[in-house]
Amino acid sequence: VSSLAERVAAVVATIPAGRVLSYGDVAELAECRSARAVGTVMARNPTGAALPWWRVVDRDGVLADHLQAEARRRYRDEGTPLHEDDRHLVRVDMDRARWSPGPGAGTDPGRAQ
DNA sequence: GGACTGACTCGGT
DNA sequence: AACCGAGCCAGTC
Repeated sequence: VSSLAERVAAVVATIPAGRVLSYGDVAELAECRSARAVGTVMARNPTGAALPWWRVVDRDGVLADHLQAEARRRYRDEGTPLHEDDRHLVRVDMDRARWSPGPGAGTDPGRAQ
């Protein structure tokens, strides 16, 4: 049915507030073997849809520099678990915030895994 | 059609 | 720990 961009958009749209997925996770869910291709889609966002881009981070829970200021605001609003020891870098606590779809998903960020 | 690019990841130095 | 090289693949030129 669709281009990679649409599949990616569909996946990203399902990520609950306060949770995140890595590019690789999204790639897997969107049936694409390249996390990079996902990054390209997020960067250009060809669908024009208003996606919660800040809920897609790299495997370390970090976003590109030019997005950090905005992302930090969003994370604070959503209560996304962050590593607070980092002062100059916005880094999501992947152990707590990483989301996986399916049964049992959608638990509160406060809960481990 | 071919070459280059990038909001990635992983394994090796 | 920082750096590097190789896969990755959809777009763009």
